[in-house]
Amino acid sequence: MDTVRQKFYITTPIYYVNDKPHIGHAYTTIAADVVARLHRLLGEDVFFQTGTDEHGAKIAQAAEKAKQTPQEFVDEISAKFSFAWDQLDISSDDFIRTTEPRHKQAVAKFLTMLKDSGKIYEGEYEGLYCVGHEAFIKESDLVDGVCPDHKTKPELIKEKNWFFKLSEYGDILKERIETDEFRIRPYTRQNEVLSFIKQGLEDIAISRPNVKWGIPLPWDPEQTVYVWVEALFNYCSIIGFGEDEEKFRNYWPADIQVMAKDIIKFHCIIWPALLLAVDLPLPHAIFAHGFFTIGGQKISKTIGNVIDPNDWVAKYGADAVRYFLLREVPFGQDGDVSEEKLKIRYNGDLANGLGNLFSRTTNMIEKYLDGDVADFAVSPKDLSAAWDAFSTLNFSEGLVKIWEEIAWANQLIDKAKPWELVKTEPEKVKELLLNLTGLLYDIAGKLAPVMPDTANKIRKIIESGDIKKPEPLFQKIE
RNA sequence: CGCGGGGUAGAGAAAUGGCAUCUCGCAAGGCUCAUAACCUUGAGAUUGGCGGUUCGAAUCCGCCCCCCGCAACCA
Repeated sequence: MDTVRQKFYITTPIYYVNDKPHIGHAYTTIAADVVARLHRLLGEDVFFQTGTDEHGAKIAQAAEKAKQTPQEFVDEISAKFSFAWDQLDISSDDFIRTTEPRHKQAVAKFLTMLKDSGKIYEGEYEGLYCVGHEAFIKESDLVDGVCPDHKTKPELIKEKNWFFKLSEYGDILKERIETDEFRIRPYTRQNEVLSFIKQGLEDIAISRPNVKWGIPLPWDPEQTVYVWVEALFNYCSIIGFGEDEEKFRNYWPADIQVMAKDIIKFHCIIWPALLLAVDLPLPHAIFAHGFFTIGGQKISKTIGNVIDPNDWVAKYGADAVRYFLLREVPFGQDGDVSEEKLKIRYNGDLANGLGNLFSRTTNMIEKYLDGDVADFAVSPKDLSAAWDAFSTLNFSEGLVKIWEEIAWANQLIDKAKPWELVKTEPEKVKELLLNLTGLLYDIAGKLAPVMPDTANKIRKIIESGDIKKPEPLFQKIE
Protein backbone atom coordinates (compact mmCIF):
# COMPACT_ATOMS: atom_id res chain seq x y z
CA MET A 1 0.00 0.00 0.00
CA ASP A 2 1.20 3.47 -0.85
CA THR A 3 2.16 5.72 1.97
CA VAL A 4 -0.18 8.66 2.30
CA ARG A 5 1.38 11.83 1.03
CA GLN A 6 1.90 14.40 3.74
CA LYS A 7 -0.38 17.39 3.26
CA PHE A 8 0.89 20.94 3.46
CA TYR A 9 -1.41 23.94 3.61
CA ILE A 10 0.10 27.42 3.27
CA THR A 11 -1.65 30.78 3.13
CA THR A 12 -1.12 34.44 2.39
CA PRO A 13 -3.42 37.12 3.75
CA ILE A 14 -6.21 38.02 1.39
CA TYR A 15 -5.40 41.48 0.15
CA TYR A 16 -7.75 44.37 0.68
CA VAL A 17 -8.86 45.65 -2.70
CA ASN A 18 -9.07 49.34 -1.94
CA ASP A 19 -6.08 49.79 -4.23
CA LYS A 20 -3.96 47.87 -6.71
CA PRO A 21 -1.15 45.52 -5.58
CA HIS A 22 2.23 46.92 -4.59
CA ILE A 23 5.61 45.47 -3.81
CA GLY A 24 4.69 44.60 -0.22
CA HIS A 25 1.81 42.39 -1.30
CA ALA A 26 4.15 40.78 -3.80
CA TYR A 27 6.74 40.08 -1.12
CA THR A 28 4.36 38.11 1.08
CA THR A 29 3.01 36.20 -1.87
CA ILE A 30 6.44 35.34 -3.30
CA ALA A 31 7.63 34.06 0.06
CA ALA A 32 4.60 31.80 0.41
CA ASP A 33 5.04 30.64 -3.17
CA VAL A 34 8.64 29.60 -2.55
CA VAL A 35 7.61 27.53 0.46
CA ALA A 36 4.73 26.00 -1.48
CA ARG A 37 7.00 25.07 -4.39
CA LEU A 38 9.58 23.63 -2.01
CA HIS A 39 7.04 21.36 -0.37
CA ARG A 40 5.71 20.23 -3.74
CA LEU A 41 9.25 19.32 -4.73
CA LEU A 42 9.49 17.35 -1.50
CA GLY A 43 6.55 15.33 -2.74
CA GLU A 44 3.91 16.67 -0.41
CA ASP A 45 0.25 17.27 -1.15
CA VAL A 46 0.38 21.06 -1.14
CA PHE A 47 -2.47 23.52 -1.09
CA PHE A 48 -1.43 27.14 -1.56
CA GLN A 49 -4.14 29.72 -0.99
CA THR A 50 -4.30 33.40 -1.85
CA GLY A 51 -7.06 35.86 -2.70
CA THR A 52 -8.71 39.20 -2.05
CA ASP A 53 -10.70 40.74 0.78
CA GLU A 54 -13.54 42.69 -0.79
CA HIS A 55 -16.05 43.85 1.80
CA GLY A 56 -16.28 46.81 4.15
CA ALA A 57 -17.13 50.46 4.31
CA LYS A 58 -13.84 51.57 2.81
CA ILE A 59 -14.45 49.55 -0.33
CA ALA A 60 -17.94 50.92 -0.70
CA GLN A 61 -16.56 54.45 -0.43
CA ALA A 62 -13.75 53.80 -2.88
CA ALA A 63 -16.26 52.39 -5.35
CA GLU A 64 -18.47 55.41 -4.99
CA LYS A 65 -15.52 57.66 -5.62
CA ALA A 66 -14.73 55.68 -8.77
CA LYS A 67 -18.40 55.94 -9.80
CA GLN A 68 -18.78 52.20 -9.86
CA THR A 69 -20.90 49.71 -8.01
CA PRO A 70 -18.95 47.97 -5.25
CA GLN A 71 -19.06 44.73 -7.22
CA GLU A 72 -17.70 46.32 -10.40
CA PHE A 73 -15.00 47.99 -8.36
CA VAL A 74 -13.84 44.85 -6.56
CA ASP A 75 -13.97 42.79 -9.76
CA GLU A 76 -11.57 45.19 -11.38
CA ILE A 77 -9.06 45.41 -8.51
CA SER A 78 -9.20 41.73 -7.71
CA ALA A 79 -8.30 40.99 -11.34
CA LYS A 80 -5.23 43.19 -10.94
CA PHE A 81 -4.01 41.09 -8.03
CA SER A 82 -4.56 37.92 -9.91
CA PHE A 83 -2.77 39.34 -12.95
CA ALA A 84 0.20 40.47 -10.85
CA TRP A 85 0.53 36.99 -9.35
CA ASP A 86 0.52 35.44 -12.82
CA GLN A 87 3.29 37.78 -13.85
CA LEU A 88 5.30 36.76 -10.80
CA ASP A 89 4.88 33.04 -11.46
CA ILE A 90 2.88 32.50 -8.30
CA SER A 91 1.75 28.88 -8.17
CA SER A 92 -1.31 29.26 -5.96
CA ASP A 93 -3.81 26.42 -6.12
CA ASP A 94 -6.84 28.63 -5.75
CA PHE A 95 -7.75 32.29 -5.44
CA ILE A 96 -10.53 33.15 -3.03
CA ARG A 97 -12.63 36.28 -3.21
CA THR A 98 -14.79 37.15 -0.22
CA THR A 99 -17.64 38.18 -2.52
CA GLU A 100 -17.90 34.66 -3.90
CA PRO A 101 -20.93 32.54 -2.93
CA ARG A 102 -18.73 29.75 -1.60
CA HIS A 103 -17.18 32.15 0.90
CA LYS A 104 -20.48 33.70 1.91
CA GLN A 105 -22.07 30.33 2.61
CA ALA A 106 -19.04 29.17 4.56
CA VAL A 107 -19.07 32.32 6.67
CA ALA A 108 -22.80 31.97 7.34
CA LYS A 109 -22.26 28.43 8.52
CA PHE A 110 -19.29 29.42 10.63
CA LEU A 111 -21.19 32.26 12.31
CA THR A 112 -24.10 30.01 13.09
CA MET A 113 -21.66 27.63 14.77
CA LEU A 114 -20.16 30.54 16.63
CA LYS A 115 -23.56 31.65 17.87
CA ASP A 116 -24.42 28.09 18.94
CA SER A 117 -21.18 27.96 20.89
CA GLY A 118 -22.58 30.52 23.30
CA LYS A 119 -19.61 32.79 22.85
CA ILE A 120 -21.70 35.45 21.12
CA TYR A 121 -23.93 37.96 22.87
CA GLU A 122 -25.87 41.02 21.95
CA GLY A 123 -24.62 44.28 23.33
CA GLU A 124 -24.35 47.93 22.83
CA TYR A 125 -21.23 49.70 21.83
CA GLU A 126 -20.99 53.20 23.07
CA GLY A 127 -18.17 55.34 21.92
CA LEU A 128 -16.91 58.61 20.60
CA TYR A 129 -17.24 58.73 16.86
CA CYS A 130 -15.02 61.09 14.91
CA VAL A 131 -16.55 61.96 11.56
CA GLY A 132 -13.15 62.89 10.14
CA HIS A 133 -11.73 59.50 11.01
CA GLU A 134 -14.96 57.73 10.16
CA ALA A 135 -14.19 55.59 13.17
CA PHE A 136 -14.49 55.45 16.91
CA ILE A 137 -11.67 57.10 18.80
CA LYS A 138 -10.58 56.73 22.38
CA GLU A 139 -11.26 59.35 24.99
CA SER A 140 -7.55 59.26 25.85
CA ASP A 141 -6.71 60.36 22.30
CA LEU A 142 -8.63 63.60 22.64
CA VAL A 143 -6.85 66.88 23.17
CA ASP A 144 -8.98 69.52 24.91
CA GLY A 145 -12.07 67.47 24.12
CA VAL A 146 -11.52 67.50 20.35
CA CYS A 147 -9.91 65.09 17.91
CA PRO A 148 -6.27 66.17 17.56
CA ASP A 149 -6.26 65.45 13.83
CA HIS A 150 -9.53 67.02 12.81
CA LYS A 151 -10.05 69.58 15.58
CA THR A 152 -13.67 68.53 15.85
CA LYS A 153 -15.68 67.33 18.79
CA PRO A 154 -16.55 63.65 18.40
CA GLU A 155 -20.14 62.50 18.72
CA LEU A 156 -21.27 60.06 21.36
CA ILE A 157 -22.82 57.19 19.45
CA LYS A 158 -24.61 54.12 20.66
CA GLU A 159 -24.60 51.13 18.39
CA LYS A 160 -26.17 47.71 18.69
CA ASN A 161 -23.61 45.01 18.00
CA TRP A 162 -23.05 41.35 18.45
CA PHE A 163 -19.99 40.62 20.55
CA PHE A 164 -17.58 37.75 20.74
CA LYS A 165 -16.23 36.77 24.16
CA LEU A 166 -12.59 37.19 23.23
CA SER A 167 -11.85 38.07 26.85
CA GLU A 168 -12.24 34.41 27.82
CA TYR A 169 -9.39 33.24 25.61
CA GLY A 170 -6.29 34.86 27.09
CA ASP A 171 -5.11 31.90 29.17
CA ILE A 172 -5.64 29.22 26.58
CA LEU A 173 -3.99 31.26 23.85
CA LYS A 174 -1.05 31.95 26.09
CA GLU A 175 -0.69 28.26 26.75
CA ARG A 176 -0.93 27.24 23.10
CA ILE A 177 1.65 29.84 22.17
CA GLU A 178 4.07 29.06 24.96
CA THR A 179 3.98 25.33 24.26
CA ASP A 180 4.57 26.04 20.56
CA GLU A 181 1.40 24.18 19.63
CA PHE A 182 0.59 27.48 17.97
CA ARG A 183 3.94 28.81 16.75
CA ILE A 184 4.49 32.49 16.12
CA ARG A 185 7.71 33.42 14.40
CA PRO A 186 10.04 35.30 14.57
CA TYR A 187 10.24 35.24 18.37
CA THR A 188 10.01 39.01 18.69
CA ARG A 189 6.51 38.76 17.25
CA GLN A 190 5.63 36.00 19.66
CA ASN A 191 6.77 38.17 22.56
CA GLU A 192 4.71 41.02 21.23
CA VAL A 193 1.59 38.87 21.14
CA LEU A 194 2.20 37.41 24.58
CA SER A 195 2.65 40.82 26.13
CA PHE A 196 -0.51 42.01 24.43
CA ILE A 197 -2.42 39.06 25.87
CA LYS A 198 -0.97 39.77 29.29
CA GLN A 199 -2.56 43.23 29.23
CA GLY A 200 -5.93 41.49 29.11
CA LEU A 201 -8.21 40.85 26.15
CA GLU A 202 -11.49 42.66 25.60
CA ASP A 203 -14.56 41.31 23.88
CA ILE A 204 -14.88 42.45 20.29
CA ALA A 205 -17.84 43.52 18.21
CA ILE A 206 -18.17 41.09 15.34
CA SER A 207 -20.98 42.83 13.51
CA ARG A 208 -21.67 46.29 12.15
CA PRO A 209 -25.15 47.80 11.81
CA ASN A 210 -24.13 50.55 9.38
CA VAL A 211 -21.96 48.76 6.90
CA LYS A 212 -24.07 47.60 3.98
CA TRP A 213 -21.29 46.13 1.79
CA GLY A 214 -20.75 42.93 3.70
CA ILE A 215 -22.09 39.52 4.60
CA PRO A 216 -25.32 39.66 6.65
CA LEU A 217 -25.48 37.92 10.01
CA PRO A 218 -27.56 34.76 9.56
CA TRP A 219 -29.75 35.54 12.58
CA ASP A 220 -29.84 39.32 12.28
CA PRO A 221 -29.72 40.41 8.63
CA GLU A 222 -29.80 44.06 9.68
CA GLN A 223 -26.15 43.66 10.58
CA THR A 224 -23.15 42.62 8.53
CA VAL A 225 -20.20 40.62 9.77
CA TYR A 226 -17.17 42.65 10.80
CA VAL A 227 -14.83 42.44 7.80
CA TRP A 228 -11.86 41.07 9.69
CA VAL A 229 -13.83 38.18 11.17
CA GLU A 230 -15.20 37.31 7.79
CA ALA A 231 -11.90 37.78 5.97
CA LEU A 232 -10.02 35.50 8.35
CA PHE A 233 -12.42 32.71 7.63
CA ASN A 234 -11.34 32.66 3.98
CA TYR A 235 -8.61 30.28 5.05
CA CYS A 236 -11.33 27.73 5.69
CA SER A 237 -13.80 28.60 2.97
CA ILE A 238 -11.21 28.21 0.21
CA ILE A 239 -10.60 24.59 1.16
CA GLY A 240 -14.25 23.67 1.13
CA PHE A 241 -15.59 24.38 4.61
CA GLY A 242 -19.31 23.64 4.61
CA GLU A 243 -19.17 22.43 1.02
CA ASP A 244 -16.54 19.75 0.61
CA GLU A 245 -15.90 18.40 4.08
CA GLU A 246 -13.43 15.81 2.88
CA LYS A 247 -11.24 18.41 1.26
CA PHE A 248 -11.54 20.63 4.30
CA ARG A 249 -10.57 17.87 6.71
CA ASN A 250 -7.66 16.95 4.50
CA TYR A 251 -6.03 20.38 4.49
CA TRP A 252 -7.09 22.09 7.71
CA PRO A 253 -5.31 23.21 9.88
CA ALA A 254 -2.93 25.44 7.95
CA ASP A 255 0.70 24.46 8.32
CA ILE A 256 1.97 27.97 7.91
CA GLN A 257 0.32 31.32 7.46
CA VAL A 258 2.58 34.02 6.05
CA MET A 259 1.87 37.72 6.50
CA ALA A 260 3.35 41.13 7.26
CA LYS A 261 3.87 42.07 10.88
CA ASP A 262 1.05 44.60 11.10
CA ILE A 263 -1.70 42.02 11.07
CA ILE A 264 -0.37 39.57 13.63
CA LYS A 265 -2.83 40.58 16.32
CA PHE A 266 -5.72 39.57 14.10
CA HIS A 267 -4.04 36.31 13.20
CA CYS A 268 -2.54 35.44 16.57
CA ILE A 269 -5.38 36.46 18.89
CA ILE A 270 -8.76 36.93 17.22
CA TRP A 271 -8.31 34.20 14.64
CA PRO A 272 -7.25 31.38 16.98
CA ALA A 273 -9.88 32.40 19.53
CA LEU A 274 -12.61 32.16 16.88
CA LEU A 275 -11.32 28.73 15.86
CA LEU A 276 -11.25 27.53 19.46
CA ALA A 277 -14.84 28.74 19.90
CA VAL A 278 -16.08 26.51 17.10
CA ASP A 279 -13.78 23.63 17.98
CA LEU A 280 -11.52 23.80 14.97
CA PRO A 281 -7.81 23.11 15.33
CA LEU A 282 -5.42 26.06 15.27
CA PRO A 283 -2.92 26.64 12.48
CA HIS A 284 0.48 25.19 13.26
CA ALA A 285 2.45 28.34 12.59
CA ILE A 286 2.23 32.02 11.83
CA PHE A 287 5.20 33.75 10.23
CA ALA A 288 5.29 37.54 10.11
CA HIS A 289 7.78 39.31 7.90
CA GLY A 290 8.93 42.91 8.21
CA PHE A 291 8.20 46.09 6.32
CA PHE A 292 10.03 47.68 3.45
CA THR A 293 11.14 51.19 3.09
CA ILE A 294 11.81 52.27 -0.47
CA GLY A 295 15.02 54.18 -0.91
CA GLY A 296 14.94 54.89 2.81
CA GLN A 297 11.39 56.21 2.86
CA LYS A 298 8.28 54.46 4.03
CA ILE A 299 5.86 53.25 1.41
CA SER A 300 3.27 55.93 1.01
CA LYS A 301 0.71 56.89 -1.55
CA THR A 302 1.15 60.49 -0.49
CA ILE A 303 4.90 60.45 -1.15
CA GLY A 304 4.16 58.53 -4.32
CA ASN A 305 6.95 55.97 -4.00
CA VAL A 306 4.66 52.98 -4.27
CA ILE A 307 6.19 50.33 -6.52
CA ASP A 308 3.99 48.36 -8.88
CA PRO A 309 5.53 44.88 -9.02
CA ASN A 310 4.50 44.60 -12.68
CA ASP A 311 6.92 47.38 -13.59
CA TRP A 312 9.87 45.51 -12.14
CA VAL A 313 8.77 42.21 -13.64
CA ALA A 314 8.46 43.78 -17.07
CA LYS A 315 11.99 45.13 -16.85
CA TYR A 316 13.90 42.42 -15.00
CA GLY A 317 11.72 39.31 -15.18
CA ALA A 318 9.82 37.45 -12.50
CA ASP A 319 12.78 35.36 -11.35
CA ALA A 320 14.96 38.40 -10.77
CA VAL A 321 12.30 40.18 -8.74
CA ARG A 322 11.67 37.06 -6.69
CA TYR A 323 15.39 36.60 -6.10
CA PHE A 324 16.00 40.23 -5.24
CA LEU A 325 13.25 40.59 -2.66
CA LEU A 326 14.15 37.38 -0.86
CA ARG A 327 17.91 37.90 -1.04
CA GLU A 328 18.07 41.56 -0.12
CA VAL A 329 16.28 41.47 3.24
CA PRO A 330 16.47 38.70 5.84
CA PHE A 331 12.91 37.38 6.08
CA GLY A 332 11.26 38.60 9.27
CA GLN A 333 13.26 41.81 9.49
CA ASP A 334 12.53 45.25 8.15
CA GLY A 335 14.55 46.28 5.16
CA ASP A 336 15.07 48.76 2.39
CA VAL A 337 14.59 48.11 -1.31
CA SER A 338 14.91 50.22 -4.43
CA GLU A 339 15.31 49.77 -8.14
CA GLU A 340 18.95 50.80 -7.74
CA LYS A 341 19.52 47.92 -5.35
CA LEU A 342 17.65 45.54 -7.60
CA LYS A 343 19.89 46.52 -10.49
CA ILE A 344 23.05 45.90 -8.43
CA ARG A 345 21.88 42.41 -7.48
CA TYR A 346 20.67 41.69 -10.98
CA ASN A 347 23.96 42.59 -12.63
CA GLY A 348 26.20 41.32 -9.85
CA ASP A 349 24.57 38.16 -8.55
CA LEU A 350 22.53 37.05 -11.54
CA ALA A 351 24.35 38.19 -14.68
CA ASN A 352 27.98 38.14 -13.47
CA GLY A 353 27.47 35.40 -10.92
CA LEU A 354 25.15 32.61 -11.93
CA GLY A 355 24.73 33.71 -15.55
CA ASN A 356 28.42 34.03 -16.31
CA LEU A 357 29.33 30.78 -14.56
CA PHE A 358 26.77 28.96 -16.66
CA SER A 359 27.99 30.73 -19.74
CA ARG A 360 31.70 29.96 -19.28
CA THR A 361 30.97 26.37 -18.32
CA THR A 362 28.69 25.63 -21.26
CA ASN A 363 31.09 27.37 -23.61
CA MET A 364 33.96 25.13 -22.50
CA ILE A 365 31.74 22.09 -22.81
CA GLU A 366 30.99 23.00 -26.39
CA LYS A 367 34.63 23.76 -27.16
CA TYR A 368 36.45 21.02 -25.29
CA LEU A 369 33.90 18.20 -25.05
CA ASP A 370 32.04 18.79 -28.27
CA GLY A 371 28.94 19.51 -26.24
CA ASP A 372 28.75 16.09 -24.71
CA VAL A 373 27.96 15.91 -20.98
CA ALA A 374 25.45 13.09 -21.10
CA ASP A 375 27.13 11.40 -18.14
CA PHE A 376 27.63 14.45 -15.94
CA ALA A 377 28.68 13.84 -12.36
CA VAL A 378 26.72 14.17 -9.15
CA SER A 379 27.27 17.53 -7.55
CA PRO A 380 30.68 17.80 -5.90
CA LYS A 381 29.16 20.04 -3.23
CA ASP A 382 26.34 19.41 -0.79
CA LEU A 383 23.71 22.10 -1.22
CA SER A 384 21.08 20.70 1.12
CA ALA A 385 21.63 23.60 3.54
CA ALA A 386 19.86 25.85 1.06
CA TRP A 387 16.60 23.96 1.30
CA ASP A 388 16.96 23.63 5.05
CA ALA A 389 17.07 27.42 5.16
CA PHE A 390 14.14 27.85 2.75
CA SER A 391 11.99 25.48 4.74
CA THR A 392 12.43 27.66 7.81
CA LEU A 393 11.77 30.75 5.70
CA ASN A 394 15.38 31.93 5.94
CA PHE A 395 15.41 32.70 2.24
CA SER A 396 18.36 35.06 2.17
CA GLU A 397 20.49 32.57 4.08
CA GLY A 398 19.65 29.78 1.64
CA LEU A 399 20.45 31.96 -1.33
CA VAL A 400 23.77 32.99 0.19
CA LYS A 401 24.65 29.29 0.54
CA ILE A 402 23.99 28.73 -3.15
CA TRP A 403 25.99 31.77 -4.21
CA GLU A 404 28.93 30.62 -2.08
CA GLU A 405 29.11 27.59 -4.34
CA ILE A 406 28.97 29.76 -7.42
CA ALA A 407 32.03 31.61 -6.10
CA TRP A 408 33.68 28.28 -5.31
CA ALA A 409 33.12 27.08 -8.87
CA ASN A 410 34.62 30.25 -10.35
CA GLN A 411 37.70 29.79 -8.16
CA LEU A 412 37.95 26.15 -9.14
CA ILE A 413 37.96 27.00 -12.82
CA ASP A 414 40.64 29.64 -12.38
CA LYS A 415 42.80 27.28 -10.39
CA ALA A 416 42.45 24.37 -12.80
CA LYS A 417 43.00 26.50 -15.92
CA PRO A 418 41.16 24.14 -18.29
CA TRP A 419 42.14 26.26 -21.30
CA GLU A 420 45.77 25.20 -20.68
CA LEU A 421 45.07 21.77 -19.27
CA VAL A 422 43.17 20.79 -22.37
CA LYS A 423 46.41 20.72 -24.32
CA THR A 424 48.12 18.23 -22.01
CA GLU A 425 45.49 16.35 -20.03
CA PRO A 426 42.11 16.55 -21.77
CA GLU A 427 40.61 13.79 -19.60
CA LYS A 428 41.13 16.00 -16.54
CA VAL A 429 39.29 18.81 -18.25
CA LYS A 430 36.47 16.44 -18.98
CA GLU A 431 36.31 15.44 -15.34
CA LEU A 432 36.27 19.08 -14.25
CA LEU A 433 33.49 20.00 -16.64
CA LEU A 434 31.37 17.00 -15.73
CA ASN A 435 31.71 18.03 -12.09
CA LEU A 436 30.82 21.63 -12.85
CA THR A 437 27.81 20.45 -14.82
CA GLY A 438 26.74 18.36 -11.85
CA LEU A 439 27.08 21.36 -9.58
CA LEU A 440 25.10 23.62 -11.92
CA TYR A 441 22.39 21.00 -12.22
CA ASP A 442 22.18 20.79 -8.44
CA ILE A 443 22.17 24.58 -8.11
CA ALA A 444 19.29 24.77 -10.58
CA GLY A 445 17.38 22.16 -8.58
CA LYS A 446 17.90 23.94 -5.30
CA LEU A 447 17.06 27.28 -6.85
CA ALA A 448 13.85 26.04 -8.42
CA PRO A 449 11.49 27.17 -5.64
CA VAL A 450 12.83 30.73 -5.83
CA MET A 451 13.66 30.98 -9.55
CA PRO A 452 11.54 28.38 -11.32
CA ASP A 453 12.07 29.71 -14.83
CA THR A 454 15.86 29.98 -14.58
CA ALA A 455 16.06 26.55 -12.99
CA ASN A 456 14.12 25.05 -15.87
CA LYS A 457 16.28 26.74 -18.48
CA ILE A 458 19.49 25.44 -16.90
CA ARG A 459 18.20 21.92 -16.42
CA LYS A 460 16.74 21.65 -19.89
CA ILE A 461 20.03 22.63 -21.48
CA ILE A 462 22.01 20.20 -19.35
CA GLU A 463 19.52 17.37 -19.85
CA SER A 464 19.69 17.79 -23.60
CA GLY A 465 23.11 16.12 -23.35
CA ASP A 466 24.33 18.09 -26.33
CA ILE A 467 25.32 21.53 -25.23
CA LYS A 468 25.74 24.50 -27.47
CA LYS A 469 26.60 27.75 -25.84
CA PRO A 470 23.17 29.15 -24.94
CA GLU A 471 21.82 32.68 -24.81
CA PRO A 472 22.78 34.51 -21.60
CA LEU A 473 20.45 33.66 -18.70
CA PHE A 474 20.46 37.30 -17.62
CA GLN A 475 21.17 40.10 -20.03
CA LYS A 476 22.89 42.87 -18.14
CA ILE A 477 20.98 46.07 -17.61
CA GLU A 478 22.75 49.32 -18.55
C1' C B 1 7.46 56.15 30.27
C1' G B 2 2.05 54.28 23.86
C1' C B 3 3.97 49.76 20.93
C1' G B 4 7.89 47.87 17.91
C1' G B 5 12.67 47.73 14.97
C1' G B 6 17.53 49.50 14.69
C1' G B 7 22.85 52.22 15.29
C1' U B 8 29.43 47.29 13.20
C1' A B 9 34.73 50.00 7.08
C1' G B 10 32.14 54.98 2.03
C1' A B 11 27.03 51.91 1.42
C1' G B 12 24.38 47.40 2.90
C1' A B 13 24.57 43.33 6.06
C1' A B 14 26.93 38.87 9.36
C1' A B 15 28.94 37.55 13.87
C1' U B 16 24.84 36.33 20.98
C1' G B 17 31.11 35.73 25.58
C1' G B 18 37.01 33.98 22.64
C1' C B 19 41.43 35.99 15.73
C1' A B 20 35.48 41.38 13.90
C1' U B 21 33.35 38.23 8.57
C1' C B 22 30.78 38.93 3.83
C1' U B 23 28.63 41.73 -0.49
C1' C B 24 28.79 46.38 -3.32
C1' G B 25 32.15 50.36 -4.12
C1' C B 26 37.60 51.89 -4.20
C1' A B 27 43.13 50.69 -5.36
C1' A B 28 46.84 47.38 -7.41
C1' G B 29 47.92 42.90 -9.87
C1' G B 30 46.57 38.33 -12.62
C1' C B 31 43.92 35.46 -16.27
C1' U B 32 41.73 34.83 -21.31
C1' C B 33 37.10 29.51 -20.96
C1' A B 34 33.15 33.34 -19.99
C1' U B 35 28.02 38.32 -20.30
C1' A B 36 34.31 44.43 -20.10
C1' A B 37 33.03 38.91 -17.07
C1' C B 38 36.22 35.83 -13.54
C1' C B 39 40.55 35.17 -9.87
C1' U B 40 44.30 37.22 -6.23
C1' U B 41 45.98 40.95 -2.96
C1' G B 42 45.35 45.59 -0.50
C1' A B 43 43.38 50.11 1.83
C1' G B 44 39.33 51.17 4.79
C1' A B 45 35.96 49.82 11.76
C1' U B 46 39.08 52.54 18.80
C1' U B 47 31.27 47.84 16.67
C1' G B 48 26.39 55.34 18.71
C1' G B 49 28.24 57.35 23.98
C1' C B 50 29.48 56.65 29.23
C1' G B 51 29.88 53.25 33.15
C1' G B 52 29.64 48.10 35.06
C1' U B 53 30.25 42.41 35.11
C1' U B 54 34.34 39.21 33.18
C1' C B 55 40.84 36.43 32.41
C1' G B 56 38.25 38.16 27.98
C1' A B 57 32.41 42.21 25.65
C1' A B 58 29.98 44.11 19.11
C1' U B 59 27.79 40.19 22.19
C1' C B 60 25.68 40.29 29.18
C1' C B 61 23.84 44.49 32.82
C1' G B 62 22.67 49.92 33.81
C1' C B 63 22.07 54.87 32.15
C1' C B 64 22.12 58.22 28.02
C1' C B 65 22.08 59.91 22.68
C1' C B 66 20.37 59.28 17.70
C1' C B 67 17.48 57.11 13.44
C1' C B 68 13.19 54.51 11.57
C1' G B 69 8.34 52.02 11.45
C1' C B 70 3.30 51.48 13.63
C1' A B 71 -0.55 54.30 16.15
C1' A B 72 -3.62 57.68 10.30
C1' C B 73 -3.62 55.72 2.98
C1' C B 74 -0.16 51.25 3.45
C1' A B 75 2.00 44.08 3.47
